[in-house]
Amino acid sequence: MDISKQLLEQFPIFQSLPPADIDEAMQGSHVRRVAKGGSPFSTNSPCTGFSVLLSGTVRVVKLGASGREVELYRLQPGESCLISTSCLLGKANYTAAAIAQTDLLMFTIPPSIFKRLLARNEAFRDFVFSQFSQRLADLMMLVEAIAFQKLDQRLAAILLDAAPETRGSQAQLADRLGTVRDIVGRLLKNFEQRGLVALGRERIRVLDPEGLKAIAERPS
Amino acid sequence: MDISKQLLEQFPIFQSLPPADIDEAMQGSHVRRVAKGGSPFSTNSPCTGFSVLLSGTVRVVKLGASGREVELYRLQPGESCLISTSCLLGKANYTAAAIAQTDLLMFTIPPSIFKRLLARNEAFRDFVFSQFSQRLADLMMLVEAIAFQKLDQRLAAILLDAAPETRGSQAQLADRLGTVRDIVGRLLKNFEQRGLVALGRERIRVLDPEGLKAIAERPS
DNA sequence: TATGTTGTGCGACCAAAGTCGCATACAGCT
DNA sequence: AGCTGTATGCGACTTTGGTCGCACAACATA
Repeated sequence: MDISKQLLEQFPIFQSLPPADIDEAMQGSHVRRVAKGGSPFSTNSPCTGFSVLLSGTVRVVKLGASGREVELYRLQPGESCLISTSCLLGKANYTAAAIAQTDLLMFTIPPSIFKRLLARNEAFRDFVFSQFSQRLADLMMLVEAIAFQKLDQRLAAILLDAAPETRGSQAQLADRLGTVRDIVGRLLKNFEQRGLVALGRERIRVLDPEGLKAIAERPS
Repeated sequence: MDISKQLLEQFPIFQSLPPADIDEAMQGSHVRRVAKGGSPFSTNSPCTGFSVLLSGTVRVVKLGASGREVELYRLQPGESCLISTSCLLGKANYTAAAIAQTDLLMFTIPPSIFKRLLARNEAFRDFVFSQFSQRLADLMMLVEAIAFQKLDQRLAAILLDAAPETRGSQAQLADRLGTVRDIVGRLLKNFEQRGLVALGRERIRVLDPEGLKAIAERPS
């Protein structure tokens, strides 16, 4: 099959593995497709193995009461979802949900092979650790943002991140921020009146990046 | 020296290492004392190695503008601070601060030996991974708490956790929660009026655990 | 066209949290 | 006792975020 080639080409991690290890990683592993909106790691059937995202974007969110949610972090191609992995190793079982924001292509290595790779290959170990580090850093920054920043600052940061244009409903933005649509709408209206953005249906264009940046980085 | 004995007795992780690996861990490693209030991992001199806490408690906090702070998680004896470790492996550099809440005794393994142990010993790998998992879980729960719970709920949970008595100033509690003393004082006064706690100087006694639990777990 | 569904706009109102200023209480020290 | 630094109490005020209710616009489908 062509998958090993695709892996090799796209992801530096696998490039540094010796051929024998690559062959091993292929054995028993499989590629899965997940449709947009589906959940790549269902909470009730955990521990399917070590998964690497080949294409698409995964949102990892925490669900709260009354249908609210916060986005913990996002997974991009080449990254791994450690929520499922760490219940292979640590016995922690998380209650976070993963949601496919687009159609996904995932590559999954079964636990036994994962453990063997971990034992034998330093590059692979480094990759896994760096993924852990990245998630820790993401979450720390998120805590900081939620604890110390106002919603308008966080919203401005998101808009800048997706500049020059953000697509999606205001309700989706609210979910990322852990708030409700009303608030996002209110804040966006404020931004629009100040000439910072232009609003359309499922579409926000950034008109004044500097102005938004001033908001996002404002002290206090 | 007596340290290896102490390690063996107190910490299951080291019990499962073969003697050869224990000897190796001892080489080049050292024990450090850190006074209460000191910082076991200074932000400007990172990467001293892999550290395990032998005794004491470490608060890992995120500092925000205007002197505010939030507590990200706590380290207890037998746990490891991955903030310093993960910059050995991943290249992430965090901006979180570690503060010794009591006098500390720490055991530090230099990077080279840490990497070798990681390569050779599965039990050690599992330990390191479980630490990562634990921190991830801690942070996820924290995000959930900050995003969805009211301050009175989080405060009640902290008091219950330290039941039957919490020692320390209200300002310290405020730092744990990421708020200011005024708010904590107000909430505690409310609890006192409802007969849930008894307040004293640097001292809060829980009178009605069930009542507090009802607050901590209240929906919405 | 008719009919839902989904996204958005807005206004009024409420509650939680943060801010400010100052008064008071306690502990340690000289 | 008197001084000093820290911990606490308390009241008034502002801001932010959340809630509710409803109207309207865009899009899809029948």
